Amino acid sequence: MSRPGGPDDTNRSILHVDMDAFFVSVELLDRPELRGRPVVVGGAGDRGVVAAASYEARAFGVHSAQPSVRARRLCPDAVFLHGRYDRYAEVSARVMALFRMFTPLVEPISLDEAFLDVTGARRLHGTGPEIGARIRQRVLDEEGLTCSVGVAPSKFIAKLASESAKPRASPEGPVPGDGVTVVDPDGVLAFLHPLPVQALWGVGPATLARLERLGVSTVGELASLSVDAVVGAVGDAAGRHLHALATGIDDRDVEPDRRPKSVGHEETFARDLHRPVPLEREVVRLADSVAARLRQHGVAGRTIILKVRFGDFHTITRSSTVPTPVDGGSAIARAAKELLAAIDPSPGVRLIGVSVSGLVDGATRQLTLDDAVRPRAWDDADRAVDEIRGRFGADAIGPATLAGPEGLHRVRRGEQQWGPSDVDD
DNA sequence: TCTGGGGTCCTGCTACGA
DNA sequence: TCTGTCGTAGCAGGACCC
Repeated sequence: MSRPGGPDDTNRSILHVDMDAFFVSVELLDRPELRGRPVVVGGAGDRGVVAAASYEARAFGVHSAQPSVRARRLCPDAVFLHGRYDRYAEVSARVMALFRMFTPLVEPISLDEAFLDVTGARRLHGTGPEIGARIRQRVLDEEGLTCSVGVAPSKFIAKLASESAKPRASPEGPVPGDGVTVVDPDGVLAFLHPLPVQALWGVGPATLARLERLGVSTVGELASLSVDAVVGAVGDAAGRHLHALATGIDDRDVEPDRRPKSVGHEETFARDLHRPVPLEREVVRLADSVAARLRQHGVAGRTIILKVRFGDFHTITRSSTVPTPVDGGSAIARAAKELLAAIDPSPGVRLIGVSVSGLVDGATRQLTLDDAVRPRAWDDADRAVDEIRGRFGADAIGPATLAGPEGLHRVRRGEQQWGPSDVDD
């Protein structure tokens, strides 16, 4: 039996809403004098990358994930701004709340995009395209921001549709897009098959190279192959998935309640570190920050993962699984430091990361033998730390090993989101 | 071109117990 | 008792996404 909005409902109406140049657009709200100029948000240091570029900057070839050094070379007149993750998160939360006025089935993908299943909302709010247009107007009226909307029977096609609705950069300035692109169920294959195969979600450089060896360059060519041929080229799971997408099949539901499966922090240093002691301090700092976020989410995890990237970009991960889930900075740091002790940093470490996976609900965390001996002492301390930070700020308190003459400095989410700051503003 | 940070998912391998 | 097989967990790395 088909339920409205379920994956077997061929008449589903899925929206993909994508904010246009989101980080840059938020900055322009706060600094309108920069409108019309090439603006880049991201890490400004030698090892930073571009997080977002205005359409004026894109006309020079600047794009996200590009090294900032190259972006600066391509567009020397661009205004470079440090990202302000907290500010973007604040605006994003209001935009997502606006989406939820149309349907409770909102699945945020990142700060600047989301899937909405409006199948059940059509009677109340109008057709999918009408809802898309109303959302665009309200985001503009209430937040002063533009967004692009794709409307289709599946998530994947809606995503591609919103992409085709976006503004384009040109040397003469931004060229407005359609704003809303609609792909009807009977128009899916005609829309999909002429697209380059890289348009498929899951086709990156490695998979593209394998598909090209099969003589495949468009989605239609991929669809004409047998499933077995695609599986033979790219592996079982990816092969089946890509072949289904290429034939227009995407049954995935919009999932409003996705929970994190891992929580981590990583940091690239302005200069490589070669000695264990400063690396240990960094590990403690990252572990403290990860622990605070775990508690914020109300989760704890069993697997602690240490990631080390050397100067030559060779990257290794080492992990260990503890008997019971942890959410305390000291327990995570202890495990991560043990993993670090087995690694020789002398060639030079460029990046270090700590993450925790195997997450369970924090409330269901089991008692450990340690807890029995020292009843919840660390838990109490962690909760107290959270409370103090909540009242006096993130740097008010932290692990003793991090206290230096300049005081505490804890890594906060977004503080170094796009690379180390080794240059001044 | 000289490559951030936060994630997810998949694959291949090994170890281990039934 | 020994050996082979199977399922599962853990681990490491790769690919991909925004």
